[in-house]
Amino acid sequence: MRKPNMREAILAAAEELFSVNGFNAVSVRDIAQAAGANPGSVTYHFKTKDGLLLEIYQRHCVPMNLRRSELLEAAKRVRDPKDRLEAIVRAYVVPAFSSGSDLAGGGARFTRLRAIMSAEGNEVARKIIAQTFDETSHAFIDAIHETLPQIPRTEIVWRSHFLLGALYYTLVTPERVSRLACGEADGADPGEAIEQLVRSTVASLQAPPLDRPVPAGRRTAATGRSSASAGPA
Amino acid sequence: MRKPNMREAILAAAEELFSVNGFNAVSVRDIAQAAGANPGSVTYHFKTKDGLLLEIYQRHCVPMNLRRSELLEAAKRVRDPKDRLEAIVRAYVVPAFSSGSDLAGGGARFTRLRAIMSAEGNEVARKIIAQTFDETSHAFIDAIHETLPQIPRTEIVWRSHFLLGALYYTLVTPERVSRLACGEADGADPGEAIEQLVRSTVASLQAPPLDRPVPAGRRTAATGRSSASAGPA
DNA sequence: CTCCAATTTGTACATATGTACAAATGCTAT
DNA sequence: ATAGCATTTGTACATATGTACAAATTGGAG
Repeated sequence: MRKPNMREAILAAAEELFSVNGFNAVSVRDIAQAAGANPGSVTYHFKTKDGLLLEIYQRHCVPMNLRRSELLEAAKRVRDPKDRLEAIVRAYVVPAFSSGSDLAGGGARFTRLRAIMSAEGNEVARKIIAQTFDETSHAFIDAIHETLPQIPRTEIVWRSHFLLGALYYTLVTPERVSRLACGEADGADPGEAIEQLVRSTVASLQAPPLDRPVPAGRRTAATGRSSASAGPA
Repeated sequence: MRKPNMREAILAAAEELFSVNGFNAVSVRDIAQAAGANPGSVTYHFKTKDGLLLEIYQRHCVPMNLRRSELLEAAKRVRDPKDRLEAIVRAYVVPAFSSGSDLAGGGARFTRLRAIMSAEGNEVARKIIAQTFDETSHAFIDAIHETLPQIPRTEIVWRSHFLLGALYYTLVTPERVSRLACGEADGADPGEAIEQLVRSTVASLQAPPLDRPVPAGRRTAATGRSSASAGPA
């Protein structure tokens, strides 16, 4: 046995490749080669390619959710409601950007993986996400809601959803920010991304709620004359 | 010739399939079958699978950017700066949710396609995006910046980036909102998504800028004691 | 050392995939 | 009607892919 633990090497290689290229674009042979293993070894340890992805998720989910709970509980203990809101958002965002080997935090690599899987509509990922992440999401949403009781829960859900989308997109295309900022910002710098995301999200969460129910035929100065062709279905 | 325009049918089928399953998971044969065509027909009209994707993008880009410019110019004419900001954001968001056949608006289908391509890191898409969409993005960023001169341009870039991420994520996983809201919100309803996104983004854009330059070792009440293991790389 | 279980390797196979190309077909102008 | 062209069809091929499986290898217990 050359590698002390080939199983781990395969998992790491697969996680890296999946998180960069997606599930479909990566072959079992690609993974084996990256891990310095034989294709048959992958079958031996994980039976199928789906099984490999499943194992990657299961490897992360439990410690990650434990860690998130810890961070959330700590954030909830912050006294000043304004600070508490920011602390909660930070507890949600920071672990998602943590560097590679941090298994408990989730880490940027695994977060990027989840982003791509959700875009690809991967079935294996979809199942695990729904049964493992939603409870954590609910806990965060509840905590946020407690600091902003005047905002309907539905709106908190929307804005948290937007936060996750922004987070995913930032991890998936970090070079885009640098490009649009003409080099004045680095989308790949986790520190800056975190601060921008936290600031932006806190402000978004504090926005006054919409007047509900929303009427169907709404008009604004900008879209009023053009809504016939551009209006929602 | 059974179909009046088989080329169009193939384009439509490919666009639909790509926007749901991504580029890699869809085969030329899948597309041909969905279009009621022969696989060879795809090769005949578009030479390669990449060529087909390229054509889908080119089909949309010009009319879409024209439309976006129109909407942006109209929004910029709104006098009250507060209303103008919302109008600009709306001009950016509304066309992205417009129903299927609206070629000029871009449409939800094509936006979803772009979202998946960016997640998959598709090369063909990356090239076109950089050369076609960035100019439009700059125009929107500039327009927003003019209504918020006190915010550094870099921050506007970040927050617009988050807007796009939120928009993409909402289009890619609309069922997630419904699930987390326990049925009290419908993520697939473009009307509600648009209003939530606009409200959220306007608030985010108006947030006061960060104090820059950001110091490396930052501490907050929430993450101070835990940042050792969860801090950014 | 010897045996054994766990692992790794090499190979094979059935299928899927992108693309090429010649033959067949349908449409239009004359 | 017919020639000429664009399109469609059917098929073929080289390669890539997921998975299975038998043989080889390894490392440790007796």
